[in-house]
Amino acid sequence: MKNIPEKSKYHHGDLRTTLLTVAGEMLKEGGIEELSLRKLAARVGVSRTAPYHHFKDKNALLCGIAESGFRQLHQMNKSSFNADGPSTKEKFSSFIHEYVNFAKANPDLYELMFGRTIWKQENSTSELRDAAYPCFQYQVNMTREWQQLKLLNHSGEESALRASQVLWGTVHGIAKLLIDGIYTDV
Amino acid sequence: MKNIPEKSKYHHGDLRTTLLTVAGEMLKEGGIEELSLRKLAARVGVSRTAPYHHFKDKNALLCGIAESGFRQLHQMNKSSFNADGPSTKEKFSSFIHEYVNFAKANPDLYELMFGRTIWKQENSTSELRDAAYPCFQYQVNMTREWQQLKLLNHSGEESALRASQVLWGTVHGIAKLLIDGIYTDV
DNA sequence: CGACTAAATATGACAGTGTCAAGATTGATT
DNA sequence: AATCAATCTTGACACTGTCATATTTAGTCG
Repeated sequence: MKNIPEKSKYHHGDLRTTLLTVAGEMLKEGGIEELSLRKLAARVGVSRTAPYHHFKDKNALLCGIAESGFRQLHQMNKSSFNADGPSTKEKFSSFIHEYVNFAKANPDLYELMFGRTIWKQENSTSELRDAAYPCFQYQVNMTREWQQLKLLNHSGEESALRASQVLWGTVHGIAKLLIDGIYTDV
Repeated sequence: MKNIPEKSKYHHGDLRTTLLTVAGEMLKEGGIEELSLRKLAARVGVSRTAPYHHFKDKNALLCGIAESGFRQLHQMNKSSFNADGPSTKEKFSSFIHEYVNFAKANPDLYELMFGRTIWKQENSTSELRDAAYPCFQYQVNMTREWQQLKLLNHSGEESALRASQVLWGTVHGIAKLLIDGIYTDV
């Protein structure tokens, strides 16, 4: 019966996931610059340094958030691609729409997931990579199928990886331009 | 004879441009998180709050840096598009290469120029917009020509703006994936 | 030339941040 | 029951952006 967390206990019990959840909320509310470890700790009701026993860094926390984002995106792609009803063409179209909608619905999360902060240098956690790379790979696999079904302009010598890079680049670029509010004003 | 700036003067004389230049250098060296107003001021040899008489904010400084980035990019596009030697097709190809190379050569500047930091909400300065929008518009114009010359898949009812968005999205997306080091490892 | 004003710079201060070191509390294991 | 490691807290430090206030200088006008 550990479901009901009794209040006022020294050991929080499930601090790590709570931190991730609340941090995700704060990210959604005020963007990444509104997300500080101290505010997060205060909001969770714990001292400023308590998070350091669950995340080495602020960077590690950010990686954790992005990690769950990638799992979410991966899951979305899988269930969309494996749906029974719609045709392959419809599924291709819905992949694009769902992807852009995901970015539009969680702009700061998306920015975090694909931004420089986390990926540059040696910042990325191995756990993050373990969540992200399969997600990337899955998109390559989907692209391969779409290629084989002649749904994409397949000039023959293009590898699935290459085509996926271009396809993903397009969707990613459009999503980002949308998110950053550059599209609307031009 | 104001070319030789004499040392040890209270008034720097050209602090604003110096700040922009040095900030650009720091951005190139250590990325955006290494760029603080205090370090910048120290490096220029001026007090911490001196920059505040030339830039309202740190945000305004960042906008200023991005501003010159856009002018640079715009200039690059113009001279490439108006070149006399190469064919239109070659110029189209070189536009893409130059764009991606620009991003690869100045990753942090590129991130700043197109990132959320500057564009979201009301963060963007009007001067930034005055530098950026013509740059965007020029890409739309280039795309229009490429469309008319049947260089792009022109299905007829697509507007130049629309095509430009997709084209730019692709290039932007690929550039960003490259910059963030996601391409290489997949 | 001298006085005055406005621009440019400096100093001090404050709240906020990430993070480390050292101590306090608890749950689990033996 | 005793011990130990995990977990949490408090204190401290350097660093950040930014404001209020004082100081210095450049330019202007008489």
